[in-house]
Amino acid sequence: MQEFMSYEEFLENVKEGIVTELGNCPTTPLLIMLQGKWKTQILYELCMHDSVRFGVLKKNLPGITNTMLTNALRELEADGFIHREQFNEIPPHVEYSFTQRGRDLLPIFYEIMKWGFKHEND
Amino acid sequence: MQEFMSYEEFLENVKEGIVTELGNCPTTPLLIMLQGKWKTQILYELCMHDSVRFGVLKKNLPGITNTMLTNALRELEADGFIHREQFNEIPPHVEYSFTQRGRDLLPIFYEIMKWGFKHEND
DNA sequence: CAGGATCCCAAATGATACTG
DNA sequence: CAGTATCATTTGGGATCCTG
Repeated sequence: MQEFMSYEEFLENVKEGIVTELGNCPTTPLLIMLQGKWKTQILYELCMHDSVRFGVLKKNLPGITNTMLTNALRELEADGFIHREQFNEIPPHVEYSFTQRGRDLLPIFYEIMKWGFKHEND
Repeated sequence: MQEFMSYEEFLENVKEGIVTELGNCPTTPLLIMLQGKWKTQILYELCMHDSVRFGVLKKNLPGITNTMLTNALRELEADGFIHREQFNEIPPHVEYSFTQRGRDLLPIFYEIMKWGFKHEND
C-alpha cells in the first residue's frame, strides 16, 4: 500500500492547487457518513470505552431517544464503523465497539479536539 | 498558551478513559458548525484557492442553488471561518477567503483525506 | 434490556423568478 | 455578478406506546 503524502506535502499541494486532482472532494463521503445529530457523539463515546452497551450510551447522551440512538447505531454499523455483539443472557444485552475502520477515525477526532482547544476562547 | 497534548498522549488518555474529563465532547461544537450539505465542500474549495468568487464556487459545486450557497456562505462567515470582500467595480464581484480560524481546519481535512485514501477500497 | 412501530412536526433543502 | 424573495418539498428528529 502506497503511503499518503505528509502534511507538509499536503500544504504544498494545496498552495499550488494540486490537491483538487485527487478527486471530487475526497472529504465528502466520510463527512456525509458522519452527519446526523448524534453520530459523532456516539463515536466519541466509543473512543472512551473499548465496548459500550446501549443503555450506557443512552445514559451518556442526555436527550437522545431510543429511536435516534437505534437509527444512528444501525447506520454506523452499516457504514462499517462499529461492531454489534448481542449477548442472549438473562438479562440480555448488546455491546458496541469500534471496527478498525472506526478506530482509524481517531486522528480526525484528535485534530478536531486540537482545533477546539486552540479556538475555545474565540 | 498551553500546548495541546500529542497524539500519543491522546491515545494513552483515550485508553485510560481520561479524555472524557476534557469536557462534554469538545468535538461537537465544531461538527455542528460544519453541518449542512455543502459547507465542507465549500471549505474544501477554499483550501484550493486563496480567494474564490461566488460564481466560481457555484460552478465548482454542481447542483447547488443560489439560496443554498448564499446561506452556507453567510453561516460560515458568521462562524468566523471565512472572510467576505465586496468589490464595487463594473462588473461588481465578491471574493471569499479563509480567516485564520478557517485555515486552522486544514489539519482536520488532511486527516479526513488520509482516512479516505486508506479506506477507498473498503 | 434493547429495541420496533407509528405518527407528527420543524427545519433543512430546493426550484423558480426577479433585482441592486 | 451576486445575490433576494417566495413558495414547495423533502428529510431528520422526536414523542409515545408496544414487544421479543
